[in-house]
Amino acid sequence: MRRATIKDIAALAGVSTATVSKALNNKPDVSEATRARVWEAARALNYQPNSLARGLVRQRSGTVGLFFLDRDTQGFSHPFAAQVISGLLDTLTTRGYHCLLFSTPGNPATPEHPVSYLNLCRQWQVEGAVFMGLQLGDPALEELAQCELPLVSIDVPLPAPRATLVTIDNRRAMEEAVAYLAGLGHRRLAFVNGHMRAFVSQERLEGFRSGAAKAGLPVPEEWVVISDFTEPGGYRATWGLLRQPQRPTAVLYASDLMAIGGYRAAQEAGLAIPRDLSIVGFDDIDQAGQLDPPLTTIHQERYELGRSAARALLEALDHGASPARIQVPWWLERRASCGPPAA
Amino acid sequence: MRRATIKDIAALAGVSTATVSKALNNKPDVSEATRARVWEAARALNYQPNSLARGLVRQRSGTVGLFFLDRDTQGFSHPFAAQVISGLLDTLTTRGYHCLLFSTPGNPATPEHPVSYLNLCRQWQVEGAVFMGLQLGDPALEELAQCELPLVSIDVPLPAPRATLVTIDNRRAMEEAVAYLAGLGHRRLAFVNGHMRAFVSQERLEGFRSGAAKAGLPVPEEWVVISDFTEPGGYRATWGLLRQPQRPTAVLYASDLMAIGGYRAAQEAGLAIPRDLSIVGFDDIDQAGQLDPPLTTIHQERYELGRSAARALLEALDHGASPARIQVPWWLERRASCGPPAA
DNA sequence: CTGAAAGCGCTTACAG
DNA sequence: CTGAAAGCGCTTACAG
Repeated sequence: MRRATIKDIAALAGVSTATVSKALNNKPDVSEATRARVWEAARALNYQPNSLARGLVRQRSGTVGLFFLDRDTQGFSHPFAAQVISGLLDTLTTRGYHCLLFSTPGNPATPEHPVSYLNLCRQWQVEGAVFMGLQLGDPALEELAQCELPLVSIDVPLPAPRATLVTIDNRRAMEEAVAYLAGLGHRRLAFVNGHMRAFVSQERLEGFRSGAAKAGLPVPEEWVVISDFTEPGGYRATWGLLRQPQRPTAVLYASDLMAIGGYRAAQEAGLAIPRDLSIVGFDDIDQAGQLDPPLTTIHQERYELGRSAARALLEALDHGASPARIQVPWWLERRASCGPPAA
Repeated sequence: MRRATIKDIAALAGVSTATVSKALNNKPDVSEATRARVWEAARALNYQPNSLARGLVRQRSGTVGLFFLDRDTQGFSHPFAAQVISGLLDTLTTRGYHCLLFSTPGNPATPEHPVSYLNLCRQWQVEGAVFMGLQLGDPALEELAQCELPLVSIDVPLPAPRATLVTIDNRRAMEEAVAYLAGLGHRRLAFVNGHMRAFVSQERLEGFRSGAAKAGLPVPEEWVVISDFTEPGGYRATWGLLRQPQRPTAVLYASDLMAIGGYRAAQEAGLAIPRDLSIVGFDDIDQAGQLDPPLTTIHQERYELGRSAARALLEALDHGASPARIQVPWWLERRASCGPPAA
């Protein structure tokens, strides 16, 4: 059976399509009797408005774009993308927005029309967009600079005029982790950072340095190493640290995955955690608490990250603007991977 | 600046909008010279087609709906929803489809128009839909029965006429796990199942029973317990098993999370794994290999699950039909949580 | 309070 | 090969 349209309703209710539209949208200038007849007809025909047509004429699609980049067959690169999406969806759909989940890698780009984030936004008339997993070097960042849409991005600042950055205070988080280790008596701290295409790596490095400075700890350059957020990367970086003549007594990692690599390296080197080496991670992924010993790490509120992003977008949609940066709660989750340094 | 439309292109290129449309869509009946002029004008105006308008007139939206149900602040209930989404997106966008990610809980439902999965599909004119996390008791299942759209669902059979079930062979997977334990010498096996709103729980139970039968093992009713897929659930269920006068020497779980709960219970009971108790999980989540000892479990190909779902949907979209059930690869990942029973 | 008319941006027979 | 016209399903001034 053909899908019912307002024409069908109009015929059944004996009114014009204009009146149907007004009645269905609960506009004031319709008599109660008419409104009731129209609703009844709509119900009888199992009518569902066509969002495409509505979006076209209203010049408002009622959608926002979700760009979850940096995916692969392992899913999203962010270890907690699922919770972020959950927070986004819950908040956005409560307000009647729907989400187009975009994927860029495999798009059917023609040479004439290379598919870009911005073009996807324009083609689908989204009213705003959320980015996650963007990297600093991404050429799309330039393009985004001239985007008039409200944009929200997680963990990466966007150069766009109407962009909000949602993230935690990476600097203070690292400072607190350093202070915690210093408080345990450590004087020889190393830091295994993520790659530098991630904005958060910059902030975490700053936090590590300023935390060390506040604690009066020296930071030899060979104890600050750049890795890539992955387990193998953390493993290799840790080996590099443990091979050095003067070994650190504690290592901080910019991701839990790298910390897990650190566990593996420590084990192979015959070092016990935390007796011979204290370890601090970052993220508090599900595995963190299951490790042996359970990993001390910076806990991020993933669901809240999504909710905050959605709220920032809604605020920009409603009032034309939202803060340039929003910070989400975090804390140092103290588990058993840290202890005083060996004497 | 206002967004360019085909009208603008027509004016710039000196042709009609009909010709613009044909040229841009690479229809044959346009002269090369005209086509070139039109494309050039489109480029100059930075034209992007309006997908809403196109979908409206073509009566094909170019979108599919993604229903990832059973979410909460922990993200998706499925431990590998992220990879499934990845597989879906990669495959669908390669073919030019875009994905609307629907969330049902928070929808702005009016009493007159309760939002249903089907209504969302109709409102947005999606050409097909993928379901994940649906439960057997969901009232929406009835509604879906009369859905003419191509539907694909992961791990739950849909009563719809054009539905494809994508899942693994849960029955054989459990049989193999049982055979493996029997081969190690176990005679006393227990099974901690997920809740019965999950279709896979039925199949896994069947597999456990038939596997035990094939190995000639008795299955006392008190060693088959229904739980809920969660860690606390597995913990409680395991306690129930360990309290019994006659203890099983091995426990199979319908999820890794429950197996992790089993580890905890075993540890508290002073039982060593696998010396005193062998354990097999299901899913092979990221944590499984990190546990102490690493968990033997049924590995599911998550990304492939998404890709298969997408391919099934595309097939139905292209040819009007796809198989009723598609099975995705799995294997028993043997790690260190199983060994011969204590003598 | 109601409806005729125009129009959102596009595509598609159809006539020339 | 090109374009005038109709129409996808809806909303919105505007006139009555």
